[in-house]
Amino acid sequence: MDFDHVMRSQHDSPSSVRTEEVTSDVRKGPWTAEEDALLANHVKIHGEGRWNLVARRAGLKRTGKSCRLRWLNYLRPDLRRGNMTLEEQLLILELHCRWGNRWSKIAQHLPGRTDNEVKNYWRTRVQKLAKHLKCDVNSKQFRDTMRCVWMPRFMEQIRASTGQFQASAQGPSDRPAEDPPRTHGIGSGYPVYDDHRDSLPELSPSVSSSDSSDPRFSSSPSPNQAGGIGSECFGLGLGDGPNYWTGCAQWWQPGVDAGEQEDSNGCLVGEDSLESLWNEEDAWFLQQQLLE
DNA sequence: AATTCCGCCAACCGCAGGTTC
DNA sequence: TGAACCTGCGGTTGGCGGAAT
Repeated sequence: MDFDHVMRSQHDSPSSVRTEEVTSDVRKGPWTAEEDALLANHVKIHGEGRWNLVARRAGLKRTGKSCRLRWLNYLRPDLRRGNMTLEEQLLILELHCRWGNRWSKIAQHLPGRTDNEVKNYWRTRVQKLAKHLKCDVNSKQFRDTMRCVWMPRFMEQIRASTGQFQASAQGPSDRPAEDPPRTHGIGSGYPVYDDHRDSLPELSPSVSSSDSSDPRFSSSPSPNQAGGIGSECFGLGLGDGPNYWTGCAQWWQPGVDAGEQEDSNGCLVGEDSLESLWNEEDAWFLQQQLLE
């Protein structure tokens, strides 16, 4: 029997339900350590969901909404902390190209990251760069610059840092039989998408992992290459759903500092960032785009 | 040393869609 | 069937800390 059902059958009644925000002394603002402990303890025992009930039963003078947000964005044990890794930044760029401001959907592909984090990253980093380049973050020019300039640079840096891209590009037959499906990684244990395609529209016409010349690993595409600027230069072959991230269960261990974690596992720390990839070439690229 | 500016991020708000009664 | 309520999402804001002046 699930928590929802238990809570409903045991505690709900027409008079006890629907009392959200009836109490006038609803607390707002930063959470205290005591509140965190109350919420975490309650969720640990009873599970997630029914947040209004959680708020009341845990003795919190918070709205259910507030409790849910605090849990999802801060207290969840599987949350990651620290800077975005190169892989994560690359993934955000790619997924945003595909889905736009669907933060929660994008966050689903970044284990341990929240939609709030992804959204904040986008607003503080990516939009800042768009401002630098004096163009709209949603403009075609900016998106093309992301796809055709920054993303190849990210890939190049990832490749340079790990030297494992080639291994990742190997066909399925090169994978050990016990490999979790669809999760061969850029860095050790970090998943990369392959041919298990979802029902989403593709960025590129066809990308198959069995293709040893997988275009997703090609870097620095020239404006004249097939597809060209303005077309979908990159198809990472993104999948949909948690299956793609099973490698991360091994890669990420809760309770360990993110930086240490990544270092010890050979994964990239977030020292390299979008900002570090920006240079005057991008302004030139944009200018060329506008001239076309 | 004091003040101002700016970036980051936690938290709130409003809305939409789903669920319950 | 419709009102009340719940949940989740995306946009926005306010506070804090560090950098710049």
